[in-house]
Amino acid sequence: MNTKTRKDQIIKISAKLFKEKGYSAVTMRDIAKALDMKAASLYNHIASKQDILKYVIISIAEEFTNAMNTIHASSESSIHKLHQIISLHVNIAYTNPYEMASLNNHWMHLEKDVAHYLELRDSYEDNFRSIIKSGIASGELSNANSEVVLFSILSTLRNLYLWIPKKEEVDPDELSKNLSQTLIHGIINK
Amino acid sequence: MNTKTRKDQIIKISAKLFKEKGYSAVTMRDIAKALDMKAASLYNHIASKQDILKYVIISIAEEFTNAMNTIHASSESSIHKLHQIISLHVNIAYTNPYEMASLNNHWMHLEKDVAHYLELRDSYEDNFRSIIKSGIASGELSNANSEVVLFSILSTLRNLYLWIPKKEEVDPDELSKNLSQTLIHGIINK
DNA sequence: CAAGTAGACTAACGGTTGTTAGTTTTTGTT
DNA sequence: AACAAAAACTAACAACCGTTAGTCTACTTG
Repeated sequence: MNTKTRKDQIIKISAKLFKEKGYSAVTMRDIAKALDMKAASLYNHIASKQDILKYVIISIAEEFTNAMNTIHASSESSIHKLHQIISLHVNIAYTNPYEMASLNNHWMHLEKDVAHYLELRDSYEDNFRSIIKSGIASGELSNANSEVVLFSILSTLRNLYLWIPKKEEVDPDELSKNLSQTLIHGIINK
Repeated sequence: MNTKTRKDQIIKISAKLFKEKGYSAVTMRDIAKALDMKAASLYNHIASKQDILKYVIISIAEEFTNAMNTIHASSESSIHKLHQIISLHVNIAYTNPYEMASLNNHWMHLEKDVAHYLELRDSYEDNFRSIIKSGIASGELSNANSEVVLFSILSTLRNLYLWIPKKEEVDPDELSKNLSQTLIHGIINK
């Protein structure tokens, strides 16, 4: 019971295959073969292929949204909240690089659950935008275009899953520090 | 003789569909239907589905690599080169948002041509990395982790295709300026 | 106007897809 | 050892896939 259930194994290996080939290109027979079983046997553990994708995506989306709610509600400075958001993304990307690919790129195949996903994503982005705007209003952040700031930070953080598996020697805390330095203070020498 | 050939139309509409659903989820019948024709007729203009993807991806990949070669070879400052790279991405993302999706996310389905794609991408990234390292060595850029700097700028620029179609009111030059400000000077108020 | 051709069509192919039905094997509990 | 439940299996389905073959039609060109 402690070790992974078969259902967990199916979800984990599916996320990996989805990242490599995309959701539609992965067949139930591909998933089964990766677990040394037959495709029909998968249905003793999951309801459908879409059901697998739902498990891969929604749990992580909820994790992001919940963490962002906590960060947004705190009374820390905007800069400190940005540091927390960066650490959040780094840590999730370290532990779930394959799932991040589906979260970013395969959510449109959720069909029935795509509305739920979009709610979670919009809520996340609204809180993020609110933190940036508060920082600008309070004078912590420079008076830049808040949408451009939101977009550029979010783009970087959402792509970490592509980069982290290639640089395993770096530890999460150091990466978070480097990212905070680059994203918040810029790259120019002053 | 019209400006756009039928082949161009097929490639353009395919890129749009690939962005919306992913390469594998788009069928030849989908592409044909979007052009109000039958799937078999597509083969009067293209050799295969993979052939369409090749046209979508390789032309843009070569455009990026060629432009980067020119920028890298110039004798401008590193900061100026970064501005040029940002403008390059903004302009291509404005004119080819759908193709950018395949370039970023569907290249693994190129099969026979994936090696060519990876050569182009590696060449592009090597030149980009070289520009950043030169800027650090010359003191133009702060002494940050060059891989983190490369990754964060590139992530932002590669994701522009997702963001630009939603904000059509902004013009490319202003977006380039805002992005340069955010990416190079950071967001903190000094 | 004749003829060639580019580009559309219908029909169909062999293979693959997600999924179901029915059956056998393995596992855990008494 | 007996037995129920969990989880594997084989076989097959209807639908869909990329692609080919063969045909028809409309336009260009001599």
